[in-house]
Amino acid sequence: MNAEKIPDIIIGRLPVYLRALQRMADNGIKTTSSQELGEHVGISAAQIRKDISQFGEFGKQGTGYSIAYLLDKLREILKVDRIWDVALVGAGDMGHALARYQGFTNRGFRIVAIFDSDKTKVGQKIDEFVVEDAEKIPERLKSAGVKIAMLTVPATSAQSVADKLIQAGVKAILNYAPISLNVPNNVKVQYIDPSTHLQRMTYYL
Amino acid sequence: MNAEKIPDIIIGRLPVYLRALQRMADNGIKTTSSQELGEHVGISAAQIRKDISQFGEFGKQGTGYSIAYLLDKLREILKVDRIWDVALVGAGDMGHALARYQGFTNRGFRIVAIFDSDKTKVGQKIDEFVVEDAEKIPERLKSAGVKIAMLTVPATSAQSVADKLIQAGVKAILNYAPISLNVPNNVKVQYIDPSTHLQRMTYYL
DNA sequence: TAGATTGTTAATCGATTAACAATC
DNA sequence: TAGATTGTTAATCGATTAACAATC
Repeated sequence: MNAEKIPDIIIGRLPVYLRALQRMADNGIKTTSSQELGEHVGISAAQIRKDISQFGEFGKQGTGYSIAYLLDKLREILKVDRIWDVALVGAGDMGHALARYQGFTNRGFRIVAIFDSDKTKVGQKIDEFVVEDAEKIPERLKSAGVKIAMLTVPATSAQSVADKLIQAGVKAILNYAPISLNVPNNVKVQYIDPSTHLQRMTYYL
Repeated sequence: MNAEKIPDIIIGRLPVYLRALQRMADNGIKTTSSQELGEHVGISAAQIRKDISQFGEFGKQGTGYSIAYLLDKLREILKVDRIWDVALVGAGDMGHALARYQGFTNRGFRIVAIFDSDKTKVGQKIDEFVVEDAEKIPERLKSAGVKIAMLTVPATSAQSVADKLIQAGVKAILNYAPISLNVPNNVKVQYIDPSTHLQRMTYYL
């Protein structure tokens, strides 16, 4: 195990490896190599070996990596060997889609509360959830110790909602609002903005 | 103007600048500096100047950048000074949310068709759209010259649908399915997978 | 003119690749 | 043993930062 600081760019690739390995495991494959994994995820074998070796010696010369073992290790490293409670703020179309999304299960997350500031939405049911008043964010999240939130509110209110989440102890925000958030550097943000992602490809067309 | 190859990493930042500048323009601001823009997007002033200067001299010493002018230039560079037709494949919850998403307008995109392979969904209406049979992808997209698609199908069918899209002439795919796609290198893919994005943050918690 | 800010160069820093000894 | 593949080192490549002359 290595105590040095691991670059963000490596941490960013681990979930991709994890996803590919999970898929191989689901297909009954027991073992893989950096070569094979690299072909699946579109990354060089050398880089995969280098990335993984930051955290220990998880492979065997001659045979590669045990998928089950590497999965365990990656989950441990990424701290998704547990289930994180996630708050969702914004009960619009995107919020609904996330509330119903099946893809959080088995990947370390579960939504525990949905908030909206629109009083006409408060009390509405989304599957088994009841939309709560956004004003209750501080009390609800602090007491529950929720550290992760997903933000699906309009751009105009995203910053103020983010501020409130951070005040409530949230340290990781998955932001669907099309705006850059200003946060202290002990808070992580990931951005999902379909238009921005599309605009990253049109240059090449 | 510079004819050298521009690194992907720079192209990836331009939509973020574009989004921030658009926001400033909406707020009636006429001029900005690399310093100010950098504070908005969390990137150093030096890097912003370097990125922008790859494409020309768009600023003025002493006063910075005209926001309207820089917006024009960035839209031109990214080729979003036009409206791209986009196909959506997968009429589940996420597909519905994207179909109704207002954030494509004014950012260079419009959805022109929605497909699903589930025959019970074919013919259903989503707002003004009618879900079409996925088998019609080749004929519909080729004749319309659609180059961009968004993929919101299950992981199990994502690769085969991607193959079909590519055969139909699609060159850019925004993939919401939680799987790495194998595509020829003249086809671009961007990935949106909420669990993967969340897993990029838990390491730091 | 004085102050501000660009565009660009050179220096630094960091990431990727290639190569191979070690070893399963 | 022979073949395969890791983990790691050194070399290469690329990106970021600092600094400043140019100039609005």
